[in-house]
Amino acid sequence: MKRPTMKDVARVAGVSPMTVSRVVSGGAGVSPGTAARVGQAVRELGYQRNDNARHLRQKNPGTSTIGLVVDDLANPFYALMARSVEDEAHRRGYVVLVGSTNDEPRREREVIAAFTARRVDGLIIVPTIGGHGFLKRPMAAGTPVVCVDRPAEGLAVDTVTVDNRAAAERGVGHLLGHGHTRIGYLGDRFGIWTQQERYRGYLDALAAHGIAEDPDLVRHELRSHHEARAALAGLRALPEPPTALFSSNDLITMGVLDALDHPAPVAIVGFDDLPLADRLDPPLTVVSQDPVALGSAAADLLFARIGGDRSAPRSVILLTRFVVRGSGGFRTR
Amino acid sequence: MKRPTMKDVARVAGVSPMTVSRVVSGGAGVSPGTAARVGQAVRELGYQRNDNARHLRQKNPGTSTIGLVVDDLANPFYALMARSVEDEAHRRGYVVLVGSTNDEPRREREVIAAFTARRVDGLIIVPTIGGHGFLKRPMAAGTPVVCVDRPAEGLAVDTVTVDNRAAAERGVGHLLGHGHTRIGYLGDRFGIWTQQERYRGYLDALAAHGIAEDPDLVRHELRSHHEARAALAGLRALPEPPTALFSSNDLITMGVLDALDHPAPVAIVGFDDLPLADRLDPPLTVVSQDPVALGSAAADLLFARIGGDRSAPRSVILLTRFVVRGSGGFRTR
DNA sequence: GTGAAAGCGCTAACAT
DNA sequence: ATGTTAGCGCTTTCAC
Repeated sequence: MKRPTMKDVARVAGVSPMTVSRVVSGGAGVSPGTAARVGQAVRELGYQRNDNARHLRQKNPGTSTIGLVVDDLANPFYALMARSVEDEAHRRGYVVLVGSTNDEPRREREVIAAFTARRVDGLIIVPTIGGHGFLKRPMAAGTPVVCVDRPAEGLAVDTVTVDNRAAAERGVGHLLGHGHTRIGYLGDRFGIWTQQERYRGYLDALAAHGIAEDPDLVRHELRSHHEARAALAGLRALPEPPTALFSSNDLITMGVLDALDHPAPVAIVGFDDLPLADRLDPPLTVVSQDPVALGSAAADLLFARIGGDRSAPRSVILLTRFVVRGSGGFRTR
Repeated sequence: MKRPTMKDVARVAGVSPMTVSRVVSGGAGVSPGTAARVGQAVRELGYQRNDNARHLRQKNPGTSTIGLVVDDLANPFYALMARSVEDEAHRRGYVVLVGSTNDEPRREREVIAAFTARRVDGLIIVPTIGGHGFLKRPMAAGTPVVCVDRPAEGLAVDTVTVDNRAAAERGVGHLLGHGHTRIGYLGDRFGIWTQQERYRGYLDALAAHGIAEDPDLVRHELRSHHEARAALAGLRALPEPPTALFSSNDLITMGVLDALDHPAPVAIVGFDDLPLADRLDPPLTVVSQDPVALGSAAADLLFARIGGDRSAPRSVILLTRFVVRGSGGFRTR
C-alpha cells in the first residue's frame, strides 16, 4: 500500500493537483465547497504532504529542520541542553536532527555532513578539538552555525559559553580561603577549551594568593571515571598529598567521590552540579552551570540568523553559580 | 552565494549532470580521467549532493533518517536511551530526528506528524497515555514503528520493555523480608503503563506475604519532586506511618530523599538507579534498568523492519537488576 | 476560483 | 563510458 500523492487526492476529489496543494497549504483562494471535497479526499486516503518534495520546490527556502551536534547526548548536561534546544525549535515549528561526536573530529564531520546534505536550516554545535574549516562552505551557502559550551577555533560565529575561568578561580579561591595551600587539580583532555579555561582559573587563584603552582598536583587528560580514580590515588600517594581538590567536570568528580572514604577525607570543589550532591557527606560545593539557559541562548541566536540577521557574530557569556554546601572546608586525614 | 547543483559541477567539469551523479555516487562506470575532473570541480565549488532531492527520485526508497520520540530527552534515562539509538543509527548510516512529548498526546502527534511528513524510514517511540490510531496510516504506508519503555495500547508493533511488575515485587519483597509490614507506595501518573505494572508488583508482594493493602499508604499521580515531598509528608503524618517506602521512579526517589533527614529514618527501595546512590547514608537499594540495552534492542528491531522483516510483532522483555546496597533494612525513627 | 505548464535537484531507464 | 529523456512530489507562474 503505497503512500498517496497529491495526484491521488486530486483524482478522488475531482480537482487538479494544484487545488489540492492550495487546500493543504491553508486553502487561500479556494471555494469552501471544493475545499471541503478535497479535505474529505485527504482524510479518506490518509494523505500527508511530503515535506521533502515541498521544500525542494518552494522558493521560500528552508527545511524547518535544524541540526544539533553535541559531545555526548547521554551526558546529562548535554541532554538538558538538547531538550532546551528542542523546545525552542518546537515552538517555532522546527524539528531537530541530533548527533553525538564523542569528541572525535571524524565523527563530527560525518554527522555534520549528513545534516547539511539534508539541508538543515542551521546548526548548533559543541565543537570538537579539531579544526572546523569544513564549515566555511555551508556557512557561505547560507547555513548559520552557532557554537555552544565552547568556541570553535578560528571560526567567526555566534558562541555561547559560561565564565569558566572566573568560575574556576572562584572555586579554587574558596578552598584557599579555607586555608588550603596544596590543592590538587583534576582535569579532562587539555585540548578541550573549557578545560584550559578552568585550569587557567585554577592558576589565577593560586597566583592571587601568592602560591606557586606545583606540577605534581596537576593531572590532565582524565577521560573516564576510572582514570580519575587512578589519578586521585597518585595524588594521595605523594609525600605531601593535597588537602583539597578541584575537579574540573562531573565525570571526574564522580570518580573522585567513588575513590574516597566516607566521609570524604579531602576538601572538594567540583565544576558542574550533581543530582544528589547536597545529600553527600559532606554536601558537595560546586560551580553550577545552567545547560537549559545555554541551549535556549544558542537557539535564540540561531533562529535570529535563520530569520535573516546578518550582524557581526556575537559572543554570549552566561554566568555560573557558586553553590557552597560544605565540602570545601578543612578536614583531617 | 547559492549552493551549487550537479548542473553547476557538470558545467565546470565539462560533462553531463548524469556523469556527475555517477561520480558522486561512487563512480562506477566512469573513466578515471573524467572522475578526476569531476572530483576537481566538486572540490572547487564545494559541492555537496542534496539528499532530499536524491531520496525523492531514488527508486530504492528511504531517507536514511529515523525518528525517536521520547517522553523527555532531558531525563537521564531517556538521554542514555537516545544516545544508544543514535549510535546504532550512525553505525548504519542513518541520522535521527528527536522529539520530546512531555507525555502530552497532542505534542506527540505534532512531533510524529512532522517526522512522517519528512518521510522518516521508521519510528522509535515512548508512547504517551493517549490513543495511537493515527499511527495506523503511516504504518500501512510502510513506516515501521517500535515502542520502547512501554507499549502503545491497541497497537500491534514490536515493543521493548522491562519486567516492571516482577522487579517491583522483588523490591517490595526485599522490604517485607526485612520485617517491614507497613510499606508506602509512591507512584507517578497511574495512566502510565510502567506505573501500573510497578504498582501491581507492589500488590503482588504484599499478597505473597499475606498482607492486606492499606490505601492510606498509596499515593499515585506524583508528577514532580515537589509533589513527592508533599506526599511523603502526608504518609509520615499518618497515625501509623510506614516504616518503609517503595518509590516508583527516580524523580520521586529524589523528592523523597530531599524530604528526609540524614541518615534516612525510613527504609527505601527505589525503581531506577541514581548516580551517587551508593554514596548516600545508607546507600540506596534500587531496581536498576539498562536504558542503553533498551535503546539498542529497539533500534535492532526497527532496522530489521526497515530491512524488510515482515514477521509478526515481537515483544522483548529485558531484565532489571536488583541492587542491594542497604537502604532496605529496618531502622528506628 | 481553478488549472496547465514548467521546474526544484536528482536518478532510473534507456539510449549511444 | 557517457548522454538523453522522463519523472519523483510538489509549488511557482501564468493563464483562464
